[in-house]
Amino acid sequence: MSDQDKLTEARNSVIDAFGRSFALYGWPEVIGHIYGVLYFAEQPVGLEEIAGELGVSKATVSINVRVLEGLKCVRKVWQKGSRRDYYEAERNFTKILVKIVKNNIAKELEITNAAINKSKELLTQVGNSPDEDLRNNAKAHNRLIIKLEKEYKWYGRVVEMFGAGEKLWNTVTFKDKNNKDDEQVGLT
Amino acid sequence: MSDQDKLTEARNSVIDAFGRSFALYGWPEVIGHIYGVLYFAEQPVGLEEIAGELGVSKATVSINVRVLEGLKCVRKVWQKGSRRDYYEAERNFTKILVKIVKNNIAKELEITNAAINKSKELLTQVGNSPDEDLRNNAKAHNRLIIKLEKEYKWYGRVVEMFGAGEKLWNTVTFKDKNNKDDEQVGLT
DNA sequence: CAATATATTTAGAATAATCTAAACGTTATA
DNA sequence: TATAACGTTTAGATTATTCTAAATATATTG
Repeated sequence: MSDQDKLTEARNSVIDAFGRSFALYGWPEVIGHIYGVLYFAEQPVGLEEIAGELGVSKATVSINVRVLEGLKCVRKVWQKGSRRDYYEAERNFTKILVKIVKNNIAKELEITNAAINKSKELLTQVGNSPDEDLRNNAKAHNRLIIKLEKEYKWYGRVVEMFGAGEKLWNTVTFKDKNNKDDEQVGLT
Repeated sequence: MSDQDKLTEARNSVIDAFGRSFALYGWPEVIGHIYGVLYFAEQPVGLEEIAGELGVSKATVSINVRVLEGLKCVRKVWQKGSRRDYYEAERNFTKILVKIVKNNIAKELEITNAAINKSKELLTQVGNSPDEDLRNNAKAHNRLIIKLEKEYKWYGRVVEMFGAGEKLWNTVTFKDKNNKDDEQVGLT
């Protein structure tokens, strides 16, 4: 293997790792690959160039880079004198994680609260049923729904705290006697 | 719509919501549906019964209930006098979230650290190249890899802290003046 | 040991996601 | 206003995932 190939391989192995990391969260690997190209770029990169580096179509990059933008993993940056869209990576993983967790849980709460409200409405109606068994079933089910609602309320708050912690973490330095390289890298 | 249908609908709308919530994280909806059946069950439920309730094959339940077990969303419980496998839901979402985040990040670290180590090894080799440009490229890339390594170290620790927070959260009660239903539901 | 009751694996069909190439729309500039 | 340089959308091919039904494996009971 030539030295040039080794350099390429060093780069690609990490880009590949990003791909598999994103896949852990249900995203297509190419999203991680795009993020990888941007992670290693010293300057903001255009769509065409990303596509070229990865050997995928511009359409794929166009679509997926917007997903990355939505996840706050990359930012679009404007460059004077060019009409291209350029992108750069957000390299603070903690920031990304917090945003994604908060975002997902917000969606989760939205989905579930809608279902909970619908359920409560329906169960209230069944509460007036002439059939006693149905009324009792509705009552039992309603208890579970109320419990679920409370659980989600709690859950939402834990996530809020997780998000609030972000600010705290950016003031912290971890001490590790085994590693003198230790330092604060999470600062934005 | 009959009262019986309303009851069924109340139940199914939440089961459906669980399906869509799991889909947010890249899982098939049926996983959320299975979780939903177990969430609403007063007693542990067997595979056959879950399959029947949802109208899916037993194979699907068998495979996906093990995924849920891996995610610590459900537990297998033994029932005296039966040879069936019974399952019950973990209903503490915070617990589930912390486990999943920690688990995913552990995998992520494993994937990325392997790639980082491989890269460092390769770049060290390129560091001895007779070609000066290649040596310089390797050096520049190595700096980025070192930075990445530090970022992941930090990231891993933030997640550790998130996990440690679980214990703390179980001692907390949130105050909310707008809601007198408020109480500690996160306790296990 | 045979019969039964179970869970799991497998092969293949159905479905859904992803990618590409080409068409399209938009904006800037000559 | 025409052209060029983009990004985006669309239609369809490809690929991967998910599901089912049947076969298989495993353990339990009589």
